[in-house]
Amino acid sequence: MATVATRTAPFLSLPPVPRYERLKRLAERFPQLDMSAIQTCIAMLHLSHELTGAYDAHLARHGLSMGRFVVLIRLFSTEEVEDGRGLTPAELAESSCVSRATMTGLLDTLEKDDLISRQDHPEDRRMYTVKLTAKARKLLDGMLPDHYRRISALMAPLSEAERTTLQELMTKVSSGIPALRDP
Amino acid sequence: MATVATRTAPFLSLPPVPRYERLKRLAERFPQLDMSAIQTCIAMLHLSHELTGAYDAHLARHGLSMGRFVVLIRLFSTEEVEDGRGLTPAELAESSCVSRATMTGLLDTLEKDDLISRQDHPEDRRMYTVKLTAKARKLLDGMLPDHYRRISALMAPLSEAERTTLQELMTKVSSGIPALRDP
DNA sequence: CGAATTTAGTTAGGTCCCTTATTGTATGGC
DNA sequence: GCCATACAATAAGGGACCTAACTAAATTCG
Repeated sequence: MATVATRTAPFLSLPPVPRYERLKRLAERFPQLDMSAIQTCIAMLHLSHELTGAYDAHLARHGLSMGRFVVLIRLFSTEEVEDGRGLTPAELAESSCVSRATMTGLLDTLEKDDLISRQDHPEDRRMYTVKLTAKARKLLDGMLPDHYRRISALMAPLSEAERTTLQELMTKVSSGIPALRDP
Repeated sequence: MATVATRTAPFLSLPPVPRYERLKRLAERFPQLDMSAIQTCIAMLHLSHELTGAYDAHLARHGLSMGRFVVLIRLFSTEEVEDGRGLTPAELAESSCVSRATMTGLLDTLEKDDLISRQDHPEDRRMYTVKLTAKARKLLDGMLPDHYRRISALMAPLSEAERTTLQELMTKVSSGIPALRDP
């Protein structure tokens, strides 16, 4: 019962035991294990991995990473609404969900690639203002139609109602995250 | 209409324009933009970021990262079902969704921490077999009850029916990923 | 057999992001 | 006015993961 069978065949060339079987065995040993919770959690982590991988691969074809793209699109959509408005590194870090130190690095390479410029802040010499360059506007103008088509295609399998449901369910999961994280 | 108002107040201390407003403006300019698709996609990326962050923070308290934990749990659940069965680096890489090169690095540090051992493969001298050490079994035995409670708590806001729905919706999103990734 | 191909694991080098100091500037109480 | 405090950005160092190039062993096939 503990082993599958006496093995005469090559040691490691047996077909792997399916994940479901292994999980069930663990559930017998650990009564705290909630099988549907684990399965849903693994599915989320898996999708998250696939999604960010696909996103990165797509952006890489334009010389961008997720972090770089978020910075550019944030600046782009801000100047679209408030003409001439730039943002500080701290504002960009917050809206990009990265640390300020990481934002410094992102801005360094974006500036090196002539996609953003740093300009003195008129009122506080600790800060500066970040603005898009003409090159960056051109890059975004060129790539965004295709980009938006791709996001639309990604979500095409879901109806409007399903998108709403998905967002609601994700909000519920989000509310459980502190229970996973906190000491 | 292009600017919000004539600005006399400090340049950057205005409240930021909400994301929804900025998105609407972009949608006017780019007809390909599907607002509900973007919003759902951003929500997924955001949840993914929160979830992996929380997971990492939790595992870090046991000296583990996501990659290290997945390797250990895979070995643990395999030897639970097939006593004495080890896995090759290639099998571990595949089931952990990392490259073989990354697996080499993970195994190096796990071995240094005396959590796994590398043993000669009986039949193929290119490979070796990875096994848990007693120390690793003790670590997992100690941490898994709490770990499973945390996953259970994470998913507690969702009923069984909601978990099933969430998995179905995620499967649909997953089917759209090639459309995002492919050239 | 023995050369060519395939496969397993590793090494080298790079990207992205993190945390933890450090430096320079602003601010508020004495 | 001046000092302690707070805050913005940066530098230094580290972890996780990737791809591409390499080494060694096994397999295929003329």
